Amino acid sequence: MERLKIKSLLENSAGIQLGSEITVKGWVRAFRSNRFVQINDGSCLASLQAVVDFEKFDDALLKRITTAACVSLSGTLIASHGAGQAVELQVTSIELIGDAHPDDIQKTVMQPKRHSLEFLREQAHLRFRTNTFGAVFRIRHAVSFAIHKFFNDRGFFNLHTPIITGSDAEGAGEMFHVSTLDPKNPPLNEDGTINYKEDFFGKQVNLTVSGQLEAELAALALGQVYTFGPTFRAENSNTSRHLAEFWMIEPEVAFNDLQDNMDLTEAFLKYLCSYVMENCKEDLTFLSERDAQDQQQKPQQERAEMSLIERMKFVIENPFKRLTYTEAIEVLLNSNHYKKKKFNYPVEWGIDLQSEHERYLVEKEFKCPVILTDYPAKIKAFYMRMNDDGKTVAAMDVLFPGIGEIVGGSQREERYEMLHQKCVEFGIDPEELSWYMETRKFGTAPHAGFGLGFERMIMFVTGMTNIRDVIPFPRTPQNAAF
RNA sequence: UCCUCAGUAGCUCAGUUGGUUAGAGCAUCUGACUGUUAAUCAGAGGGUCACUGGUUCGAGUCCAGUCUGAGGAGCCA
Repeated sequence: MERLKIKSLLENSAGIQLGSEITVKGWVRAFRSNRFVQINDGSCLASLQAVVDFEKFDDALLKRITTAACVSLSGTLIASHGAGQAVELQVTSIELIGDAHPDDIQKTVMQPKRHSLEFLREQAHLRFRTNTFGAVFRIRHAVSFAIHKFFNDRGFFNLHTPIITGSDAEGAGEMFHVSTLDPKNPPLNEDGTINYKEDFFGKQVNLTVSGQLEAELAALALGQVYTFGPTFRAENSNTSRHLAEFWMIEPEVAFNDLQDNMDLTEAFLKYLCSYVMENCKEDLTFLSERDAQDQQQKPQQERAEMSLIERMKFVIENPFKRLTYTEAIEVLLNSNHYKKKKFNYPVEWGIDLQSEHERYLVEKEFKCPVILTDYPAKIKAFYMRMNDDGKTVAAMDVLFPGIGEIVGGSQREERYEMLHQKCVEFGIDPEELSWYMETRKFGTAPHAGFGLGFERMIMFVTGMTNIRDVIPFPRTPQNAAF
């Protein structure tokens, strides 16, 4: 008998008639009354109810139908006698594919009860079996697919930028070194430093912190490209928003200025939310209810005003608030919050905005996604385009409620002399970046791009509040288990 | 890396001013029941109270250090 996916049975998308003989394979979620097997195959959130006439099966076999066991069930698809589901499987044959012993189950997250996310994280290899993580990772896939679809539909080319990189001048954080040298006995130079000329690549190399510079080169030939790959930061960050290994999307578009860049970002983020709303209804509804229950546990002041689904609708339906850094500083200085001295950090033009300032703007002042632009040149990266005022650069940060910075981008400095000058000012050797600088000599063009933290986006569309719960195998300081 | 809080059964937690044998719910096991929906009912087993040291007649409880986790901060996506 052909195996059918539970999703297709419950949605009736395969056109299976009641009375048909079918087979399903999956994992047991619950076995109630020695009669009802709740079986889930991961194709969707919901499980199929399979009804076993226990008098017709061997007791020893029924004993092995335990939570988490893997079974193949064959029988007749019938209209359900019970109230909780439309159809159920009247079982005529049971094959036990993989046992799960109760003694072992007891120690894992698969025991049939609620668990804390912290406990589930300790068994990241098993948490896929839970409703919450099943929903999160199905949605993660959907967003990943939607990203490729969005760009493909607009004529972008997906670019695979290197994971091992020789450039150490990007200034995007601490890097992981990659080497095949013996750490106990490396070849040394005369001055005692390590001689990387004998290393695999003949020079010191690292894991990439960004594919942007490489993407710029491609954009100045292919027109519009995007990267979607792993990114590594060796920062000792212990927060719910940082990973040492994460995935980033970096579009780069020739002839775009900062306004175009903002328009693209806003359309992109709205598209991703819409895609999840339309294609992940069941999982999203489950997570929204889960989020609502979590909110009720919190003190009233800390509760989100909107549900997960409402928050996504809000992002889709409302324009993002756009203002310059300079305007944002004025808003902060004029706020009652500032006048009552509730900020812990000072507010003045030239400072880098603190989390508390960003949160105030997004969550208190505007209550919607905010795009801040035109930051002081000193606090942003060397490659961002200098504005005519000589003080600010064409940078933009997109801030989301509850998440903080979800996108960082800019119009790039396309003028060779200006870029060279910025390199010097930032203490970067232009020679090191000659491969990057050269594009500005051969038909340079205005261009712009941004980076979206994939996991931060997944946090927003799933309502999960710790980034370690939206990536299958999180890598954080002191943790690379699994 | 810094600040705050926490660590008691497989899990989530309670445990009074330091005082006899450390409790509950869920989970597991045994039995009963059988159209259940986190099934229900009865019973049972299950503990190095994170670790190390200290104070005390006596420490889950007080003190110090260490480890682990969470929340916040910095860095950023």
